[in-house]
Amino acid sequence: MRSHLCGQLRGSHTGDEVSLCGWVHRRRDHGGVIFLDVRDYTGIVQVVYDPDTVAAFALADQVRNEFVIRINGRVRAREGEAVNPKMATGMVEVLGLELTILNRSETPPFQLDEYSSAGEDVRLRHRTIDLRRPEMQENLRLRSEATQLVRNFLHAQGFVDIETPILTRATPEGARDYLVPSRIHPGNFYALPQSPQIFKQLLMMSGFDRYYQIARCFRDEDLRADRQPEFTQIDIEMSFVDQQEVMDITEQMIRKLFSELADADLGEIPVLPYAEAMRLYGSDRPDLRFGLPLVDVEDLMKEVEFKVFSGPANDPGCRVAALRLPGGDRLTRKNLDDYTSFVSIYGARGLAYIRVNSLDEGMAGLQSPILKFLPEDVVNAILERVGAEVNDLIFFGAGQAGIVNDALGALRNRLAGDLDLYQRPWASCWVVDFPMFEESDDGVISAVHHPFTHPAGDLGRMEEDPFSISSLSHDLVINGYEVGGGSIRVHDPDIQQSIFRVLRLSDNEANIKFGFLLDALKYGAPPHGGVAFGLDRLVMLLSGVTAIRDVIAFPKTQTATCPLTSAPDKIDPEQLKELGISVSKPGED
RNA sequence: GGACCGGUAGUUCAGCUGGUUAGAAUGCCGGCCUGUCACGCCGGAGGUCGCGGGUUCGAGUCCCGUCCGGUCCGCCA
Repeated sequence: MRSHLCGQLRGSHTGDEVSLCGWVHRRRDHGGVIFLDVRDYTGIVQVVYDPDTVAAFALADQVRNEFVIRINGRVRAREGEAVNPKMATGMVEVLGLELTILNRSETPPFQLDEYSSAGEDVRLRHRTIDLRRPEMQENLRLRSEATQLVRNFLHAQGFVDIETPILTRATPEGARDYLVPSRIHPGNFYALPQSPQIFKQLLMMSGFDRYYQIARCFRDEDLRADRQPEFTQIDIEMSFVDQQEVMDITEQMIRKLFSELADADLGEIPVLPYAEAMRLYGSDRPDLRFGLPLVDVEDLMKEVEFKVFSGPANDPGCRVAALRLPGGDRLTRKNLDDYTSFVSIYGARGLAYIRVNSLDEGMAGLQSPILKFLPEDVVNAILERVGAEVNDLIFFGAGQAGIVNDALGALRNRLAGDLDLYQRPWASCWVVDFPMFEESDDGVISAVHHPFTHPAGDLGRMEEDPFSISSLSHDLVINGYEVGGGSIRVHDPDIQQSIFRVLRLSDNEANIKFGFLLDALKYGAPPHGGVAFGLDRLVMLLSGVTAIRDVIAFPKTQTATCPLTSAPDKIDPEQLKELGISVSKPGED
């Protein structure tokens, strides 16, 4: 029987007979004495084997790293130099009296100590071993704390945890679906849910009033550092509420999460209209840990000779904006070249700038390749508007509004990271008043959030001028990460059908795809709304890591494979035959 | 679909302008060592330079293709 955990032993245990189990973290063989650092999930303790205990000493000699052992021994205090202040258990050690090798281990493929690192592919291939590392243990245990806190909070607030189907039907809009073939209905497919969205709305219509679920969601899209094909969402829906109530109650939950698990006070979370976020930060998920707002200058550029600026300045679909970087004169030519190629990723043609060497010498105090194209009064007006000071660097973006926003918005984040401009460790905001619809380059209209979002504005004009309509939607942003999003939903079947018409979904198509929802709306649907938070991203922020894979036990690689299990893999033809599926390899028709 | 970075010993990496037998650290194996704690000392083993093709007298190094990992753009209602 195990009597104690390795990391728990303290001076107060001195003299106790203990039995510990764990992994050999390290072995130091001094010939006449052998030290074993033994590790379990609570920490590491040093066990000493002396040649006097002949049998145990002989076994300690055979033991290697990651062997699983049981040790029986006596806790004794360490004296003077022998104390190790770097270890939590460093005041004591265990004099090993017996040793049992519970299991041997081959030499691990990588070292588990904090001084070495392994590539992510190696770590994922040997995930079992990787997860033994204290850092990964902490991340996953923190994740467990987070879900527990969320469950307790929501349960106390009267929310009901209800499971919704994993095998469901494909949705026409949104992300690509993961599909599951049906054996009983050959040629037909289930889809894995991109979110429990429609089901939670149906549950509101069923009168559950408050629902939540910690729900797995699936999207067959390309991956990123903060995106996995399957991810977990804290899914919440409430009846008879307005947008403010949804935001208030979930904000409480998120603030509790951060205060209790990251000792972080998010404070009152400010609300930022979408248009404001785009204007000031070029992004609908602005990182507010630092300033660097964008400043519109198109009105100053309308008349200038320089077509790069005057062109966009006179085009309503374009934007000309400045970004003042205080102390930016320390950037080198190479830095500026790097930033120029950085913004080109987002489609920007170039990155103009003015360096402010002095404010007393007029144009002579400035340094810029574009100065010769701009009249002095325009330059002065720009300097005044952005609040220029000596040693500043002022960047400019001009062109299509989307490109300028993407480019300067990304540059803003990049500068803050490169130059460590963060003024506070945490900054969050709600972004609200998103547009209801957007139009892609090929003229297809789609819902910015999803088609069940309640529109706002002059709804009578929605079908003739959909882009004048905003929505009752809300995203929660923390440190530049979109950690949640939701809305008040449509509960009026007429409005819902009107939205489908804007989306060019015929009544017939709408009925085939969402008939069950439209039907339910007919029989007394309460006003309702909700939100869904990305659990993985929240835990990522709480634990301070930058890769979502580090808070998921068995994640996928960027090509959506699992190096541990080698999924996805080919399927036995017999199995496919049963499903009525024939697969021909590409190029083998 | 696209851009960029990387792939060399179990692991993390170096390897210059193409030129002897491809190195370091760590890990591993053996020996020594009774107070270390990333123990130390001595010795040893360990390589399909991701894969395929090409250029060349000669390729880890250059070129083309391809696979894998990562970051990003597109995409992600």
